Parts: sequence; C-alpha cells; structure tokens
Amino acid sequence: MRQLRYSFYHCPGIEQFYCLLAFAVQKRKSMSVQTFQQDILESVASACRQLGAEIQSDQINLAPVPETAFGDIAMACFPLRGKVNALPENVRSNPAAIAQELAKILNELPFFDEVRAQGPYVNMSYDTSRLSRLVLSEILSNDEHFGDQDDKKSRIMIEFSGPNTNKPQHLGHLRNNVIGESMSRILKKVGYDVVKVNIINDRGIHICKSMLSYIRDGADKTPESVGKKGDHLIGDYYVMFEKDFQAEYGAWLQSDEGKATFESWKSSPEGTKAQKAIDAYAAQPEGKKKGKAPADLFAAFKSDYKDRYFNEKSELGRKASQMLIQWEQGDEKTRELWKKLNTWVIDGFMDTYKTLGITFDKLYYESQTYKLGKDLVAQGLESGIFHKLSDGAVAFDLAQMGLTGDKIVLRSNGTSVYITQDIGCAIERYKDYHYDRMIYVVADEQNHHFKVLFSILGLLKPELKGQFEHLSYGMVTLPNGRMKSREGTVVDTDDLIEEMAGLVKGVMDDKTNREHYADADEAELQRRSKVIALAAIKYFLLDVTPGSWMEFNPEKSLDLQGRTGAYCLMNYARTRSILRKAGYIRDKNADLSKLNSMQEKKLLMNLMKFHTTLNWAAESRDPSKLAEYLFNLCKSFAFIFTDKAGHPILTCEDPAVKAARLALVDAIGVVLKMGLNLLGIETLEEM
RNA sequence: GCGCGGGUAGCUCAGUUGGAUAGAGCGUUGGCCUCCGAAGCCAAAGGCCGCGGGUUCGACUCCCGCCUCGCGCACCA
Repeated sequence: MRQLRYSFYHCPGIEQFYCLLAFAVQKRKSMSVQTFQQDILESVASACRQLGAEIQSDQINLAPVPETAFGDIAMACFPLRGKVNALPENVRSNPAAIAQELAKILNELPFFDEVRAQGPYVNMSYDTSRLSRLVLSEILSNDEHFGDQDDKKSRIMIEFSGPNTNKPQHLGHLRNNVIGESMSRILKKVGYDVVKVNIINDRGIHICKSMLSYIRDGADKTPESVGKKGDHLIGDYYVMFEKDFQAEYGAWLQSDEGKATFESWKSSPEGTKAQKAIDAYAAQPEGKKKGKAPADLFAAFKSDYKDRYFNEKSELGRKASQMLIQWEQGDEKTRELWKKLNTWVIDGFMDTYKTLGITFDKLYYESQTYKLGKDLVAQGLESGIFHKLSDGAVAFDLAQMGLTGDKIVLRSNGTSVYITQDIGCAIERYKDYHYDRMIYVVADEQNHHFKVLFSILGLLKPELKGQFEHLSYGMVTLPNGRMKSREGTVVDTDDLIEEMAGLVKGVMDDKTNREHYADADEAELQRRSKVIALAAIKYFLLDVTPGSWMEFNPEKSLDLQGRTGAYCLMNYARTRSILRKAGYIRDKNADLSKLNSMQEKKLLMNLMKFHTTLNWAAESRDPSKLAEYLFNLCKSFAFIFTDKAGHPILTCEDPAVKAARLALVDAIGVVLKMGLNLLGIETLEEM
C-alpha cells in the first residue's frame, strides 16, 4: 500500500479533492510506475475540474519540458481557455492566469516537489526520492518481467519472412525478419497471445528454374559435396538459369525472327507508347530532364518483350513451364527432385533463422496451401461476391471497395493466382488458431494487394472483417539505388553477418593489444564478435520506422560508433562491469532517496518512460520507438558514467549514495537487457 | 491517367491526439585516457521543415493547390 501525505490544512476547500484522490489510489492493489503515471493524470484532471473545467484524465496531455525551462513535465493551458468556469470571468480565457491557479492546486500534491506556472504552461517537477523509490524498487523486484502486461487475452497471429525457395535471403528479407521477430516479442510483452507463422514459397516457376539448371549441371552436387549452404547452392543454379536465359534471349533478339518481331512491335501499342516516352524525354532541355525513359527503342523492346518471349518462344521457358506442370500433376521424378532441393534450401534458411535467433510457431508451405482458396472462390461466386468472365476466369469487381476494374481470383484454366492462395491460407490459419487479429509483415510494394485481399476476406467472412492488418515496410536501398541481382549488388544475409563479425573481430584484435581481453580466449572472442555483429545489423535495421525506405551504406552502416547496436551492448556491459567490480548484491534496503542529482533524475524519468514507450511501439507496430528509447537511455547513462567528478560510483565515499547508485546501475542494466531482447538482440556481460 | 507513400542540417534518419528555442547519429571544428571500459565523454558550427495559400491564440504536424521522387494499378509472386 502506498503512503500518501495528506495536507488538508494547506488549502481550504480542497479536502474533497484529496479524498477523491486517496480513494482512487486505494482502489489499486499496489503502486507501480503505470498507476503512478495514471494517478498523476487523474490528479491533474481533477485539479482542472476544481477550476470548473469538464475534463477527464485521458484528455490531459503532459509533455516534456524544454531544457531551459523549469521542471520535468508540463501542461499547456490553452485548451482550458473558456472552460474554467470556477474562475472569475475576466481570467477565464487567459492561459497564464489559468496556469497560475492550476499550479497553486498541484503544488499540494505529493508527486511533485514543486509546480510552477511559467507563462501559459504549468511545469511540474517530480519529487526525485519518491521517483527513485518507485521506479527502482519496481524494476529490481520484477527484473526482466518489468513492464510485463498480462491483462489482455486476444490472440494475434503475425506472418513474416515468407521466403522463396530458389535463392538465399538478402537484406530485404533480413529487414522483414528482424521487424517480424521484434514486433512479435513486443506484442507478447504487452500481453498479447502471439502466434508467429511463416509462409515458405516452395512452389512455382522460380524453383523449377533452379531445378532445371541443377539437372543441366549434372544433378550430382550436394551442399556437402561443394561445402555450401543449401540455399546458396540452389541460388547459384537460379542465377545460372537466368544467365542461360539471357544468353538465349540475346541470341534470339539478333536472329531474323527477333528482328522481325521488333519491327512489328514498334507499331504495337507498347511500341508506340515507348517511342512517345523516349521522345518526350528527349524533348526536355538538357540538364533539366525529369523522370526517366528507356535508352532507346530496342532497349524498351528488350525489356517489354522478355516475359512474352519466356512464355511463348523460349526453349528454357518451355522446359520450366513443363516442369511446373509435371510438378502439379504429381510426376514422381519431378516431385522427388523438388523435395530434395527444397529440403536443402529450407535447411539453409533454418540455419540463418537460428543464427538470427528467429523462431516460428508454425511453418506454412505454399505447396500445401496453394489450392485452398479455390473452394472459397466457389462459395464467393455463389454468393455473388465474385463473377465469372466470358473465358471462364473468376473475378472480383473492385467497385465493391470503391475502386475500378476487375481482380482475377481464379484463372480461366481453373488454377489459383497469388491472391487465391492468400484467401485460402488466411482461412486455414483461422481454423488452426482462431486468431483475433492477423498481421502480415510484407514489403510496401504489396500495399495494394493486401487492400484487395482484406476487402475480399471481409466480404467472404464477415465475422473476420477488420481483423487483418498489413505491417508494411519500405525497401532497403543501396547508395546507388535498389539492389539488382543482374548487377550483382544484392547483399546476402549470411555474407553480411559473416563480414560484420569479421569487422568486429578486427576491432577486438586491435584492442587486445591494450590487454583488454586478457581473460578471454579466442573462441570466446569469436562468440562475442558474432553477437556484436548481429546486434549492429539488427539495430541498424530496426532503428528506422518500418514504413520508411532506408539506405544501407555498406561502409557507413557497418560502423560501430554512434547510435548503434554495439553502443547499446557496450553500455550494458559497462553496467555489468561496475556491478561485478563492486561485488554488488541486489539490496532491497538500499536508501534509494539518495539519488537526487539532475542527471540521476533524468535517468529515473527515462526508466519510468519504458512502459509508455513499449505500448507506443506495440500499438504503432514500430520497434524503432523502442530502439530510440534504448539509445537515449544508454546516452544518459554514458554521460553519468563518465562524469566522474559529479557521479563517482565505485569510488563514491558515501556508502549510502554508492549503494543507491549501484541500484540505479542495476536497474538500467535490467531495462537495457530486456529492451534489447525485445529487439531480438542478445546482450553480453563483457564486451 | 488513377491510387498510395516520401521531400526536415552536408549525408542517413527521428519528430506520440497541433503547443515553449525542430532533434539524433555520421561528417566537420575544438577539448578530454597517471581517474568506475576511449567501440567512449563534453562542446561548437550547421535548418525559408519542397513551394504557395488556408484553418488556429499557435502548424514540420490539419485542409486545398502546385513542384518533385518513388511504388502500385497482371489470368507474376
């Protein structure tokens, strides 16, 4: 039970206010950071009501105070203008006067050591010793469970990763993976029942391409025989196929047939459109050109005609399509090969997931779900959600969601398209898990796809309407633009981790000269450099809002200085180092009120903000909020840590102050470790 | 053409329902290792928040128009 300092005699007429406050506080089982903050809002709202304003606590907005002003949190009084009916009429619309009156009331509250009106703002300064007892004792008694919320029961399913099994995962997948994993952990932390699922796209023309090249190459290699991860091996075959196809296509373009096709294409709608674009671009004055156009008409033809060539004329294309048909018909040899190669690839993926610390509750395979949507399409056709086109294809009229045109949901030959599978898969998953909410972590190129999908699902299953959500994230670009496999600029996940770890190891080897690592052997240093490398990469990807595109500069982004995962790990290691050297044992009787400097208060307020930040990150589906928070926490700790004159810890002469500071360091460590884990980042006791 | 998302410091990015002097990292400049971890700390310089209107006591934030970059609008996934 929390102690309240009643001071009825300070201000006549305020008794009722305090009785209400005391009642509100007594209703709670125990004092916590969250209830503390809620109590403050409640009290401020109550104070406003004292002045005659009809206002509830959820309408109170307390903001941090600028550096130069007094106090810790502030309320702007503009919104109260004209609402404070208990004040004399001549000051009701004067925010500064209202601030004065509010400050008088709030000054009597136990939360603050002082409340001051500054212009139209009421600035409140926390009572530091109260703050420190409250925050530190809660963190230290709950340890990594600090901030846990288990009052929500709803189940959220989150799908992320979704790799294709024809090549290894690259930087784009990596962003998806770390956002998905971190988001899952954050949602779980705030009390949701989270189910993590993956969809492995193990079927389709892409894997057939790899299979074809594998056969052409002799079909005798295995990951073991070449000493390569399975996903990389199969990725090589995919590249080989694309190369072979480009060669075939290039030769055809130069052939008589190719030239003739180009000639007739010129007068086709595509050809004239391309010519127009080229002309328009050329007509712009030099140096002031905007937009872009193909280099020349032939280049436009080459890119425009590629798919058509593949589908209609290519020998390789014909073989790949044939293989896909054989696969769908269940041809034994094809299935056997497919199974073998896919197993290698998926084993490779699992290695990568393991390295990344990513797990799934269930893996869905496209090969098992791709037919599921057909029945639902049939149902939708019957109920009039879909309609049949003249050639037999089934379509969804986008007018039903305020757009124009048709979206095909079943081909004229009766086979599924991408969206058919998603429809089927969503319902299958609902049968499996009965989720209350379904989040898809997928790149923003597919925003439109998901809008249509959710709209269809809502019509098909009205009881699920509104439960679907697309956590859309932006592309990872390179300094010279997007990653292009043709130009070999794709950044491979496994390679990146390896490279980064090597870089970290280099830094360590430098430091070894300074005898910093005297007690650690080579294997331990290898382990640490891997942990640090992963932290650096993950933090880098999570520090940007998912919705934004982000640039990955291979040189600069592998930096270990500044706002990085390495920096956060180092600060955690420092907290551990201090506690080790102090021979610290967590002590519930430490006099926490000994913390009273500005910097210590700043740290305490930062720690107190953890819940708010966590909820914000969870509800806005944005781990970067947490990443930013952790960096700021590190920064204020780093300042106090090196501010030796002001805040000695180990060398502190007053044992009571020392004990309190050690408790603070302990608490910072707890929040850092747990917070970084929520980002999927493992911490190190020593770095 | 229609739809969606960006344009904030030299660069990469933040900016919780509109609130006090718009922030961080890198880079630049200048200080800090006989002193709890220098992968560090402190400080400084650096901004017509794309442009123009509007709403408001108050706009990076909301509304309208324009410029600009990108993505999407497949019987591809």
